[in-house]
Amino acid sequence: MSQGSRESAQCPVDAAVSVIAGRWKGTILWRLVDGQMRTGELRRSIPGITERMLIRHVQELVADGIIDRHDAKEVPPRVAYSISEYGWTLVPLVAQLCSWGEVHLARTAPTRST
Amino acid sequence: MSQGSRESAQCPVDAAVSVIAGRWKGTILWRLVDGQMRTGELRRSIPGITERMLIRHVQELVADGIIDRHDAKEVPPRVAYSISEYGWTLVPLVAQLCSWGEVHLARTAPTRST
DNA sequence: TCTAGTGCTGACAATATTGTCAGTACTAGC
DNA sequence: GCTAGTACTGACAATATTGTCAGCACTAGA
Repeated sequence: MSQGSRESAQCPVDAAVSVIAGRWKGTILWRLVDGQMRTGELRRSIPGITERMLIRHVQELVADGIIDRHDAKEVPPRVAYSISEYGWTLVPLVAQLCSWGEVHLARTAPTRST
Repeated sequence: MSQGSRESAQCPVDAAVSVIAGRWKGTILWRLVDGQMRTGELRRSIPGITERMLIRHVQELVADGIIDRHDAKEVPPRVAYSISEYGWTLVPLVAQLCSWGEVHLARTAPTRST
């Protein structure tokens, strides 16, 4: 087996985590929960992300079947992404991770200011 | 902000994911759900992991407050790890990730042989 | 013609994570 | 003394992930 790959998951937990473990994947998914978005729209809605990174991550999410790519096949290009039917089975989990993450952030961040 | 750090989470999802996003963290956590385990015991129960990697990951999990370290302060050393009270708030989520991961693996793995 | 916009790719550098190997302090057994 | 075992650290190499930059094909507008 390849050594540094996330493919060789010991238990299914790792398989699930690897799907959402990219630097911006959680954020991208979270944006798309509100509905379909075009590439540039998505990019502008996520401060700090570059177009390159966005595209790399959406492509991985598409490859994993989590989101769908809608290409109008027009010129200039007009592409939108949305959470797939399969992806929606993951969204409740992401939502729970979000709640837990909020608690965790509050726990980690000490007495920040005030 | 530091560029390559997972600390600068855009949304709490990333904060939660980063806690369990290590190569073996999901597996380690999953082992500990059954109860407290000693270091070597844990290592032997996870095929493929090296002692170095195990220790790095348990230390991170301890730092995140997910697991507790019990040191008998004996010689030779006698250390055990267990899921902390706070860690148990994460376990239900990990369990769900596990279920989803099973489905995902079944979906990904095509008609594997036979 | 020049510029700006669309979504995307390739090449590469910077950084992060992981794997590998040796070594630590101490005891037990031979 | 030598070996094996405990849990762990430091240094480094291999690999993976991210970030940065240039460029593609094409059209609209000035």
